[in-house]
Amino acid sequence: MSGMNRRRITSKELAKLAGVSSATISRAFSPDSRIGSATRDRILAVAREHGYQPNAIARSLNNQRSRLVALVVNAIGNPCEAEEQQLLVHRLQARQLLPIILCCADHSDRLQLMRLASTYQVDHVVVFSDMVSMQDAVDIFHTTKPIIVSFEPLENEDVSSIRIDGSEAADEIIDKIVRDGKKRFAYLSGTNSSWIDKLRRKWFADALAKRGLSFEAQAFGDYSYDSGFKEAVLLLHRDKVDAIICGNDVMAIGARDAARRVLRKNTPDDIAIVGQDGIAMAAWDCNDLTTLSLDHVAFIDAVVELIERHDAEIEGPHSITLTCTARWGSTA
Amino acid sequence: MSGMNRRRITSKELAKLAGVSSATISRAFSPDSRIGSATRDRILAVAREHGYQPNAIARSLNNQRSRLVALVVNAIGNPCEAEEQQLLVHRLQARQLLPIILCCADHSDRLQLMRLASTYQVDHVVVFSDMVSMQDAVDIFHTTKPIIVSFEPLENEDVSSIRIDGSEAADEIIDKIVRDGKKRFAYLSGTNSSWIDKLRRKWFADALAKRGLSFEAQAFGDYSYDSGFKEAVLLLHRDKVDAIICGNDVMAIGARDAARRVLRKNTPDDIAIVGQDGIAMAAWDCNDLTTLSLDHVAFIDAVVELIERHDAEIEGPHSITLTCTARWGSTA
DNA sequence: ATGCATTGTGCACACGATTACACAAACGGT
DNA sequence: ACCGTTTGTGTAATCGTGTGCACAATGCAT
Repeated sequence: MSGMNRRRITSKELAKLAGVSSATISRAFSPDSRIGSATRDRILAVAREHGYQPNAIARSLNNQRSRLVALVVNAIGNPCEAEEQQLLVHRLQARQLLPIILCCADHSDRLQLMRLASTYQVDHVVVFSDMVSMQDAVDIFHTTKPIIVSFEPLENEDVSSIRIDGSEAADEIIDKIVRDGKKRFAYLSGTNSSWIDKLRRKWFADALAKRGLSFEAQAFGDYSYDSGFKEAVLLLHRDKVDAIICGNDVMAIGARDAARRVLRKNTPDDIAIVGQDGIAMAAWDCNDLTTLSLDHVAFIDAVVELIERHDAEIEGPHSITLTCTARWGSTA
Repeated sequence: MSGMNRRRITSKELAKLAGVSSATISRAFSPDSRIGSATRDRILAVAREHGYQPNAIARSLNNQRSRLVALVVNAIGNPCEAEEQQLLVHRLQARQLLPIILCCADHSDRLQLMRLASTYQVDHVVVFSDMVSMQDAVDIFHTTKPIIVSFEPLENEDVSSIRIDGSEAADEIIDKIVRDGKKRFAYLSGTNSSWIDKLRRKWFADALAKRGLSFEAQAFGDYSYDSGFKEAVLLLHRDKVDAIICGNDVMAIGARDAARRVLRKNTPDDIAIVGQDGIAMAAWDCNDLTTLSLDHVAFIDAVVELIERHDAEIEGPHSITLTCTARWGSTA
């Protein structure tokens, strides 16, 4: 009870204390097993008294079920993923699943990191990061079937995925900006060339093409405020663009600050700036960003749905498609 | 090799394939064990060919060492903790330790959550959250000697802790604001009453007291932008304060927006606003916040230092104290 | 050639739980 | 009173590794 005892008590020891066998201890902690209710109550009482809890590691070894979930993410701090991570972690915890975070940004060997996690026999893997190739994830977690969350078209693979479609919303946004008289568009990528970045850019490029336009310039940042600021200065000054589509909201805020501070230009009159993700911060009064937004709750609902299907051992790779919406602010 | 095989191969099976005993397989994967280098090379080759990796769950059971670390946090998305979480996760991964995240905000039963994690025999526990009582953490992880990140004085307990002292920096900041002529101070708390909030408030209250002043008003938010915005409107309008010390940076940004938008008052001339944490966002051009800042790198260095001492089984509870610094922006 | 230290490998048990099987006791229906 | 079913518990095997011990083989010094 008190914090005295260092060592954790085992089921066999508790068995001796309660005058039963260790099998009965185990049964006392398994909801639907044949055990007398009097015995169970007594065991639970003794267990509480001695601070006994079944060892999840040993249980996992026997069960072949660890109740661990690997979340492969770029970073924790970055708001664009953070809201989804937060939601998912809550949903997992409610199901008694524990998340193991794998941070891929700045990590020299992402593959080794994933291999390490895979040795822990995780039950599920959710890939948010665009810094790992899906094929690598599938190979490394090949025993874990359920792999997840992709923006890229994962053909013939035995993995479940969530596809995201923002083409319609991108079209709406481009429509508005073009009607406002903007003519020279730039795309500010989040990474040099990840599948998710390519896809997002394509949504807007298609919308432009439909109107006989295309991107006049393209820059590459790293999803950070600073890179948004720096690249926007170049785009505005050197390339004279009057509309910047950014790979995420944080860079868009940086770009807006650059326009305002360095070039003395204001949105949406002088230039248009568009973000992506629809993070909460984008709606703050000081930002008020126009952004291509994804419904985070629906997104995480989909992830949990896939996890549950997998748990229920419903066969075959599943796929869910979500569409983005335009969220209007004062920047475009 | 290819993604075909569903089941993971075991050491005994690999042993048969390599014509050795399973003990030798184990030794091939343990760096300093007596094994012929030829045998080891052959085994590693066969292992690679069949995609074998030792099962970390089984190893943990045998070793009494899981290489898992529980991180008890309020939330993932909130920037105030996120930067530290990010840093720590990287440092852990570099040591081949895997972090399990426990999100306490909005979770009905934090104790049960911690108990769940404790059954996984985590090697270390780091408590960032101020929503759990230290005593609870110590009790639940009594076998683990948690590394506590504590602002509160944890006396006589057998846990390592990191104390944070911001009194000096708070004094500097109050000094500047008072010299600027501000007279009516308010404190905007992050939570109703957590130990961390109490301590932070005390730093500023002491600085005020030293000058014969005290807080004219106090409000309670929830560390979010919206709560900062909403409470600031009340403080400025109802209580006519001209300086607001906020429990974190995000609320400070909300308060600044409220002052500017609703009350048409500007910082630092009309009112002074101070944040706490020193997150990156506070330095963005659009925010430029004056804030009581903690060196995140030094902070995480301290956490890792404690973890290492704990790993090296250096006895006794350790304690490290860090001091905050004032980071000046245009809001105070 | 003998004795001793070193190296490499296998056997068998431990880690802490779950669970199929066996079996005794209790129960209910005729 | 008898038999079949249900209920509760113990025994022992299992999950996949790590490791102490035993033992054979090799190397080295005398």
